[in-house]
Amino acid sequence: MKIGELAKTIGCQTVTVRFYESKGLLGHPARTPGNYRNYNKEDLERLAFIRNCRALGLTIEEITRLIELQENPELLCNDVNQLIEDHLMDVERQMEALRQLQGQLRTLRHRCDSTRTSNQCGVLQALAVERFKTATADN
Amino acid sequence: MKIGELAKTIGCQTVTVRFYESKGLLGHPARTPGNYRNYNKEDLERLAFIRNCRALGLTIEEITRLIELQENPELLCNDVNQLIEDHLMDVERQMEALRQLQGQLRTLRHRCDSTRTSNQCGVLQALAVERFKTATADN
DNA sequence: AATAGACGTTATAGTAGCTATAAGGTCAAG
DNA sequence: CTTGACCTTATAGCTACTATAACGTCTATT
Repeated sequence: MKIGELAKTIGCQTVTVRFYESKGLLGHPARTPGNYRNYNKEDLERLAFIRNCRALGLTIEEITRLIELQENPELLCNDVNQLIEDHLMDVERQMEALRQLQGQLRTLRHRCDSTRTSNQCGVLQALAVERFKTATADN
Repeated sequence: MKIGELAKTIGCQTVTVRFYESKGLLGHPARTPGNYRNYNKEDLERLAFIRNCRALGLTIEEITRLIELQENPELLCNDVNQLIEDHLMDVERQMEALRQLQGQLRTLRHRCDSTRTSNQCGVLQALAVERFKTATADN
């Protein structure tokens, strides 16, 4: 199975597959006589696993750890749960930050109307003055 | 006012100030005889504006547009409202994506326990099999 | 006057997770 | 034997910074 077929089956781009290989998420596959990457069923399963993890927002580093856990079956799977739990908390923090943004943007919206020009614009004035609590936390 | 003082007043890093200058958000300031950047009150206000926008998640490109609108007071401020509206919709889309992630991660969590090793791990098995609807939309 | 240390300067590379481009090699069909 | 679809590597770009190196300036203390 060549890289294009693999990518199409899984639903990603060929460059992405090579990118994962370069990051060590996928091993170096066998090569055809013409130096094309030649994938098998295991590679396909691994790629599916990676894409499923990515769809959940797991980082490449997190996926690397999951793969290590997978390949050392004697390890306790508590670590897997912990990773998911941590990631879920990350997601919840992000949501909270977005919720606050949403509120601030809604306040900002419609502070002016089409009858005014930008030198009287309430939005611009608010942006110039207000100290919004930052969501991109850098003190 | 030197760059360090400016940055400290606003609450960002000096490198960040130079970064904004390099992106054209801040103009090239006056220089002291010793070639240090020398900022005035207007520069400070501009930087405050930029940081307020960033705290709301506006991109540098969006901020560039807002500054253009600011500097051309004859333009209608409807455009400003539209930009905020678009950004708000972005934020809402991101929240929806995160909400779905959250649900999936919660389903995943605790599929296994500390009495099992990773070769029996329900989480890993789920990740290998399930086709999650992607939040990082690249079909 | 010399020197330490706190600040400033530029240039360059790195971060995450890809995407885009160039310049070329392989293979099957017509 | 050429066209076109696919593959190869290498390199640069994206966002919004952060980090590093190697050097210049200014103030204060010795």
